[in-house]
Parts: sequence; structure tokens; C-alpha cells
Amino acid sequence: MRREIVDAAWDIAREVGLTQITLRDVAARVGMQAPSLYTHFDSKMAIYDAMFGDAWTDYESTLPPLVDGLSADPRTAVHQLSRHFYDYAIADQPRYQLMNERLIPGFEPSPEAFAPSERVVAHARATVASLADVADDEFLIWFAVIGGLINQHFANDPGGTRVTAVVRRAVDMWADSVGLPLSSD
Amino acid sequence: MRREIVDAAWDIAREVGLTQITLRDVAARVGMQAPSLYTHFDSKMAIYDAMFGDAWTDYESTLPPLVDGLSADPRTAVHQLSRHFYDYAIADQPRYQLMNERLIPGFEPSPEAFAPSERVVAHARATVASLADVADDEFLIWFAVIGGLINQHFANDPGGTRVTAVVRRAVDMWADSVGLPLSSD
DNA sequence: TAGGCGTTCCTAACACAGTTAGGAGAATGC
DNA sequence: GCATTCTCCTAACTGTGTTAGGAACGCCTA
Repeated sequence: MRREIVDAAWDIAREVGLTQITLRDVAARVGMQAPSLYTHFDSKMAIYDAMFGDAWTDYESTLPPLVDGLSADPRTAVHQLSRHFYDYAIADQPRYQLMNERLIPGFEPSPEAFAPSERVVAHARATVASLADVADDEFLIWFAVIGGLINQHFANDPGGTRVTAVVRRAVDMWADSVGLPLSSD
Repeated sequence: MRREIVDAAWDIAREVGLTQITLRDVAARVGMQAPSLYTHFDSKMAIYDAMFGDAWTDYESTLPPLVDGLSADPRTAVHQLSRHFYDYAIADQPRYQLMNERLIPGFEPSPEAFAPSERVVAHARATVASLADVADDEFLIWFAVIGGLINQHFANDPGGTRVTAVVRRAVDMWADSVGLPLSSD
């Protein structure tokens, strides 16, 4: 039942936006009245929280195949990692907004929901570290660049390819700056 | 009177956050009842709109002195421009959220309020172009990098200097990638 | 098998938000 | 001097998250 409710909330988020979710709408979609949702969730924020955990858990599940297919060439591998996250982000705007932006006033993920998010970041950090000798500051810049591109995409050309077209260029820029050797592929 | 209302709204935004502004609170602060605000603004969004125009107009007013003090050395000038925007952004989170993020559900700036914002971007574009032969894609990446750093600042270390400390490094990275000669200063 | 008990759902209603309706009183202009 | 307009008010409506309290159903145990 919790699963059904959260799925209904995702559907609504994709149709009308994350902030436009209404408990009455969610309830209607699962054939209930709004107050009945409180049998399954403590509050609306708890539903957002479940969605947040959902999304990060789902992203986490995409990592093993990604890592399996990672190139032996460090720069190519960084491109794969970057592009993987970027593609996942722009594929679903409400999902990205919930995962990485503070769009919902007052929403703060619970420790349990936050756990997969932290694991993913730690994993990314470790993976990048395995490819090159990257300091924390450089890792932070990498994050900022990818995040900045995603924001530009949603702000200026959602649905288009204008920003996507420069991702490679931007990641190369970063790879150059941390001294990653040019692709041998 | 419009001025007073908008100022009260800014005060509240800085105290409790942009999304926590309440018409009843704004009204109370200027000695009115909530419905009376409708004499001066068509809706709550119209107040946000005035604030948006306000913020961009204010930023625009900081540009002439900045341009006056711009270094003759292109790379140093890019650092100045970048740092100027970055500093302005992190100095006031609600202001930045209103100017550059879609934090308010359903808020879309009116053409009039949007005008100064567009002028600023065009001005930045022209200024950067005067410093180096920068393609549109490269300009977009520059924007993404600065915006990404600002987001990282607010997300990970608001009030701290962890992100600020890497701004120079990140901008140098970009300057390298567009072939800006090293500082002669 | 009957009686309690927890689970799940309901209706009614509250608090608080933006907003609208409609009127009172002062200021302004012919 | 009177009409008009501007500014503010109170009352109230709508939509939202949420709480209170009760009805029905299934399940376990005496």
C-alpha cells in the first residue's frame, strides 16, 4: 500500500510537478480519502521522504552495471561517470529536483532516506579517486560542474540538447585541470 | 507604499525564508490587514515579481563600478567578474534563490521584471567576449561552473568558506580551457 | 464459537493560506 | 458642494495539510 501511494505521488509529480502534489489527489488515485493516507504515512513530508529514498536507491542500483562497463582509460571512465549521472538527472526533472534541489519548502530527508544518497556520493568519490589522484577540492569542482550543467539544462533548454552537447567539453576541461592523461582509446 | 511592502517582504524572507512569506505577515509589518495588500499588488506573485526585479536591478547597479575597476589583464578580469557574481550570490541566499532558482512554485517573472536580468546576462556575455574569443558554448560552461559552485556553497557549506576557497581554481580551469593567457599581473 | 483487538478506512472538522466581495472613510477634482 | 477615486477595513470563500473519532473487517484466543 505504501508502494502504491508513493507510485501515485510520482505519477502526479511527473504530470503537474513535484510541488503540486496534493494529498487529496494522491488519495483519489489509490481510491481513498486524504486522511486515510495517514494510516500509512505520518505526513506529506513522509511521502516525499519515501520518494527521496526511492530515487536514490534506484540510482544506486544503476551503479554496478556502470562500474562493470567502466573503461580502463581514466579519462574515458570519468566521461562515463559524468555522463551517467547527467543523463539520469535530466531524464526526470521532478526526480532530480527531489534528489538534489531544495524545491520542497521545509523538506529535510530523514537519515534512513539519506543513507543511499550518502553511499552514492562516497562511491563516486572512491571511484574517481581510483582513476586519478584527485583532491577533495577537485572532486567538489567536478560535482559543481556537473550540477551546474544540469541546472543550465533545466533552466535554459529542458528537453533540448544544447547543454548536453557541451558536457563532454566541460568534463574534458575538468580532466585537463586535474592532470588526467588524454584518452588512449 | 509598494516600496514599503516589498521591503517588508524582503525582511521576512531573510528571517524565515523566501517560501515562508505570508501576506498576513507582510501586512502586519506595514500596519495593514492582508487583503489591503491587494490595493497595491495583484497577487502574492506580483510581490515576488517586484522583488525579482528589485534584485536584478540592484545587481545591475553594481556593474558600472565593477567594469570601471576591471583589470587590463583578461584572466584577472575574468576572475573579477566571476568573483563579483559569486560574492553577490552567496551574500544573500533568499535573494539568490529568487533571482536564479525556481524555488517559488508557479512563479514566473513578468517581462518587465525580467528585463534587467536579461540586460545583465547580455552585458556579461559582451564583457567576456571583449576579454577573449569565447564561443557561446564556452560562455554557457562558464555560467554553469559559477552557478554550480554557488549551489555547492549553499548545499554543503553555507556561511563557510570551503567552496569560496576553490572559486579561483575553478575559474582558472575554465580560463585554461578557453585559451586565456596566464595572468601577466 | 464468541469476544476482544488491531488495522484500515471513513466523515467531520480545524487551522491556515491566498484571495474575493463589498462597504466605510478620507482625499481629490470638476 | 458633490461625485469620484483611492485606500483600507471586515467577512467570508476555497483549497490544503492535518486531527478527532468512529465504523467495518479480519484475526487471534479463551
